[in-house]
Amino acid sequence: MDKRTHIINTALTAFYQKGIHAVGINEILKESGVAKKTLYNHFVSKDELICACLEARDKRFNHWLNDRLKNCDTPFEIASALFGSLSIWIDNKAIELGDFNGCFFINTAAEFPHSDHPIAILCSAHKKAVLQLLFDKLSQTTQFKSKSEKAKQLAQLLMTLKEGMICQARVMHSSNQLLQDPLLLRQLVQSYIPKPLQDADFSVS
Amino acid sequence: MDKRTHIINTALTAFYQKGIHAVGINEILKESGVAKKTLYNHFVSKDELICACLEARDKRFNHWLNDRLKNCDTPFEIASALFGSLSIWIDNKAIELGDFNGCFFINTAAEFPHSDHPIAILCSAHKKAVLQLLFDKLSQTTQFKSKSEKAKQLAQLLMTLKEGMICQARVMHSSNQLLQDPLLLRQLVQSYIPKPLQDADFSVS
DNA sequence: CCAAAAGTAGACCGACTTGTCTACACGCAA
DNA sequence: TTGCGTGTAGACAAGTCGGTCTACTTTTGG
Repeated sequence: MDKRTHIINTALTAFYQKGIHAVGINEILKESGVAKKTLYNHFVSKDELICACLEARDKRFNHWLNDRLKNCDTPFEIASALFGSLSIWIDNKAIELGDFNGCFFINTAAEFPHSDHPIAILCSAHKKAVLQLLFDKLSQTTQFKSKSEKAKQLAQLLMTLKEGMICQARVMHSSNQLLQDPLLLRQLVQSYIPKPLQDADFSVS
Repeated sequence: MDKRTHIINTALTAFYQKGIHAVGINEILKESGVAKKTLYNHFVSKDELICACLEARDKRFNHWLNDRLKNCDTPFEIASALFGSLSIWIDNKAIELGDFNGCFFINTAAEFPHSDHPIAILCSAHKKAVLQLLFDKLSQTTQFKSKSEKAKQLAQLLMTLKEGMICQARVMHSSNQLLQDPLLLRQLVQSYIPKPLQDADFSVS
């Protein structure tokens, strides 16, 4: 494997599991079996390595989520697939994402409070990308075609619930099973869908 | 002021604004104008100081939230007051809580991934206390009297939304204005209230 | 085939970390 | 007065941090 990629993968795993400040360069070197000079040949500093890890994680997570939502055609299906996927991740059944330890971007942002720091900017960008993904998915449904305002609002709500679910699972070690309840989910989604289309959504899903 | 309290207040502000690992003992000493021996006379280690800060923050936050919810008599009022209060906090208008920098407990938990670490346990305990506070409040309403199962579920949902709202505000620098919308909020709350009581809730709030 | 590039191993630097310890000052109570 | 508790000021220990550098080896491409 590419040395650079190997270093990123090793560093990402360590950073995600233990936190950025808790993992030193030397630990990454030992774990990856790479010389210090090699690392600093690929990355000018630890910060740059962190940024590369964030980009790699962003790519991996978005790909995973996009894949999980690819067969969803209604808002309800999207919401259901979203929370189902999160639950799978939390239960350590999403091997692509590694052992669950909360959201890497929320965790990392907590360690870099300055909002104009490159690392904080990448964390923010990831969240915006996920929100955009949800919005795009919802916009493609027949229920939300040319109702982008409503799609935007539901995407925002799903996003907030997603973040909350991940944080709760990380801190309290208990996920919100409620969001797996089809009845509640249907009611949540329903409130955003224009009246004439609600039945259509019901019959399909 | 009590030396010990003074140290805790100084440390708490620094830890909350910059993150735990980013703040050294010496910085706290300089800021508080206290000698190193004095600090180590009150706290055996940095970890113990961190724990004292978490306890102080837990007390302060719970008191603040409890105060903000004290005049709420219906589930809708509780939800409305909750998200309104969070919005005030995020907009830096809750002086008791200091400059908003996300949830101190989520941030801190991100820096201490081992779930059996005393610090992580305190973070988890805080979240459980807040959830309990919401549950108690909801249980006291006429709509949820002796419907503790439903109250539990709504408390759980509100908690998830709260965590999500705080995380989004922290990472994306944009709060979810949606949760301030009375219409949406009413629909959210409504789905948990047993049918015969819904109108009662509506007429009161 | 040979030079350039990219790798390894690890000593080393200065700055920083938590935590200990000495030396000294002040206030209070017996 | 004496002695104790609590405070200050800061040197110091022992270790870690990110990052640089030397010396040497391996890989690779023209």
